[in-house]
Amino acid sequence: MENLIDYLLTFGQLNQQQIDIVRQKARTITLKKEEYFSEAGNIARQVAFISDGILRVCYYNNKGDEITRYFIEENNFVVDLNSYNYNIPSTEYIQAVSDCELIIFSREAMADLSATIINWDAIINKITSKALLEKVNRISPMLAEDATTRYLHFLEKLPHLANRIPLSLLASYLGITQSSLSRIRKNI
Amino acid sequence: MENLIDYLLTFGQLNQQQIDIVRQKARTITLKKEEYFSEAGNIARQVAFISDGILRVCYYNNKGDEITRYFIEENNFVVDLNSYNYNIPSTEYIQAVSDCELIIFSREAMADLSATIINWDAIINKITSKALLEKVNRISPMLAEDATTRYLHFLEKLPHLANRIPLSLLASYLGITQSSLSRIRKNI
DNA sequence: GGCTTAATTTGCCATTTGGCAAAAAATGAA
DNA sequence: TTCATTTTTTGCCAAATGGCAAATTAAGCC
Repeated sequence: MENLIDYLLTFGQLNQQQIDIVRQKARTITLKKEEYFSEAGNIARQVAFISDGILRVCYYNNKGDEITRYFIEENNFVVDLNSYNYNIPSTEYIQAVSDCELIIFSREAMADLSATIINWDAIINKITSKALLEKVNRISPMLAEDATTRYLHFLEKLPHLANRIPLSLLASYLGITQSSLSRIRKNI
Repeated sequence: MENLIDYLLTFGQLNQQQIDIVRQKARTITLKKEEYFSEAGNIARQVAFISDGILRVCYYNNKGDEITRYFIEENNFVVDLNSYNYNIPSTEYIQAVSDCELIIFSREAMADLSATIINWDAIINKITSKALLEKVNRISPMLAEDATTRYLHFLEKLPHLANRIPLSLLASYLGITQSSLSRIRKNI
């Protein structure tokens, strides 16, 4: 919980009373590895802060392959924004890659916080656009890179992730097959 | 200008007085094809609404290749958000793909609008997160697709763009070489 | 229209990546 | 420890894409 507060404070000010309100509205849950935080077909109605563990966002393409869009690690918010923002059924899954501990805010909790904490929307908006920008900035260059470069850049940018996620998921995140990734590793 | 107002109104309410303020703060410019709206090294200090034309965001990789990150067409906002939000020098270029007409808001104008229009921040935040989400949603699946699929999906999602941008730019957007794209076209 | 320049297509071959299945290694449970 | 299961590596070959340069086509200009 302290990590969450610290995180929020880097995006804007909150006094002690406001921090207490945030604490009140939060609910903590745990996910076992491979459990889902949200699933395709449902409408997302909660936001989570990851206090421990790694999640991944994934979906299935028309060939039935499971494709990992990205990983989200501790000390970040996770939410199916397409679904949450626009109240539409989700098309993707958010799954625990490792055992996770999450701090949950329901849509109602978020609305209450927005109504009672003057700064709340501003903070959340900063967090949202920062997170989205990071995703764009991370994914976008990968298109122009070959598989080896993608992997090396991944290692560079998220070194702590590499040895915490199975090769198969990493491969699908990098947009290559798992055997290709295995070969790439060997050649390094 | 009417397009801009209409666009804004789809994200929130503005009364006539507020609309007039927006009009006052706006400044219209034109860009000739291949002119830059913003350049690497500079700090972005303005936001633009494209009333006509197409822009692209691009950068140069370490091999000197010019890489198109994405295209932005009329009736969308364009801004170098990495630079504008965090006041850091940009690493990319925003260039007119065709002759363009832009409605410009300086950082100061945006601040004034934020201070005088109660709804302004909410509207801008909705626009921002929608635009960023669209980028993520558009780029992210491409990683898992082969070149032909990428091209077909591009045609599907942005059919009006295909014949307005040169093949070389489109190829770099798709992350393939221009000759590959040419061959792909032939095979369809 | 004719000319110059830029954009696109094509051929040829090298390199990269995929697909599939078997082997090897790692993991976990009894 | 042993066995079963999962994950990763490897071999083999096919398919996709890249690199480069020449040929063709299109576009722009006088």
